[in-house]
Amino acid sequence: MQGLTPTARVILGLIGLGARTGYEVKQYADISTRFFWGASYGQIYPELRRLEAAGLVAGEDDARGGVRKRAYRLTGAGERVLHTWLVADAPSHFSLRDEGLLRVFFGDLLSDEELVAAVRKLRDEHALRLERFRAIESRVAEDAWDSTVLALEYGIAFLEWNVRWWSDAERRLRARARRAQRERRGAPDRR
Amino acid sequence: MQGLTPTARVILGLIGLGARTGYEVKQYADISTRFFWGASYGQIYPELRRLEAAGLVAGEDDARGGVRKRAYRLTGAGERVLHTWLVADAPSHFSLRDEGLLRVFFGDLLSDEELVAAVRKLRDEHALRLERFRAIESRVAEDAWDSTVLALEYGIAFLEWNVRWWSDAERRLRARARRAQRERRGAPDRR
DNA sequence: GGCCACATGTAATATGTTACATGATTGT
DNA sequence: ACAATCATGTAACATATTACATGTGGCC
Repeated sequence: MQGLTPTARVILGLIGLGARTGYEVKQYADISTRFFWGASYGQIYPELRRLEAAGLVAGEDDARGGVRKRAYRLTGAGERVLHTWLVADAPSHFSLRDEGLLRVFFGDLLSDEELVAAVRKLRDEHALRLERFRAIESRVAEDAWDSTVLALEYGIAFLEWNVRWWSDAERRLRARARRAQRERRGAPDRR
Repeated sequence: MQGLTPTARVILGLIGLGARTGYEVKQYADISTRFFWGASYGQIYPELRRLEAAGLVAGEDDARGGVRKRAYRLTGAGERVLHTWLVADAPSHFSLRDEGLLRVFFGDLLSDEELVAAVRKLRDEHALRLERFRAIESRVAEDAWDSTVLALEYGIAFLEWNVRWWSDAERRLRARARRAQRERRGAPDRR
């Protein structure tokens, strides 16, 4: 086996931060890394088995009563691999997929009004994501401060910035549309 | 066949904007949508065939000399499907994958210095992406203005914002580390 | 002649989501 | 009794990347 995938590293990291079961990994991820690196059960459970086979985590059956449960912890090797990745200077994977932005990109195929509507929708969707984020933030203790909170702050700041930028873009587009309309009606543009 | 995938729509849209061959679709995508919706040859060529089978694009063999070439254009149905998507109000797919941010999120597993280094790396990587973007921007005519330019402006503004935010985060982290050091050395924190 | 850009395509692989199956425990 | 939550897992499917194979045409 060569390098781990980023998703494997998320799982490793979350166990490092205290998640014990696959279920907990998923829960932690959903309220924390989800925004910038999500993971589904279909990845988590098989990946935990792979990490165990590779000796990076140690799993232990931890049945209480009739509940089947498997608790994992990092091994020494797992900690080393995790730390090596955290300080590595290899280029980081970065990708964005934004369907709303795609719509705006193709805005030349739309009327002025339709384009403005697409921009407003983009802003509204970011505003909705922001609300959900703030709900998570409100559950964080006020004086708590660690890196996970820094990442949360980034998410919130990012969404706020987006709401502002697209609000501004909408304003600019409206002004443009008005100007174009005046030019069509009245005196042609002279420069 | 039910709905198209966003990637199919990118291809449809790029043909709508004037790309004719699979090769051109890839080229256009690489200098425009790549930042928020990339596509590889492995998707483009098979997808073009599917779109043609669905009657959304019409392909025509356009061999000049010995060069095998297939030129596509939107059909009426293709234009309608594209327009319907552009104005649809279904929720838009949005996802971000940022490995650098992931590293920072796990920063509690690092020393102060290592965390600061991770943050600086994140900023530097955004700065590098920004440079590449500005190179694309410089090739755009000054007075050109359309939606694709708006999307480019968004990309640049986004990266600039990131560089600023992470510069500021680094500053805050350094201040925190100094404060913590003072407290360890001198009078203990009292509250 | 050699290199690069143009051009099309596929196979293997990797990655990721969704939906489903299964069952215990806890709270109302 | 019922719903929600805890808990594990897989199969089918969807999506995407990488690497390779193949060949032309233009330029130096």
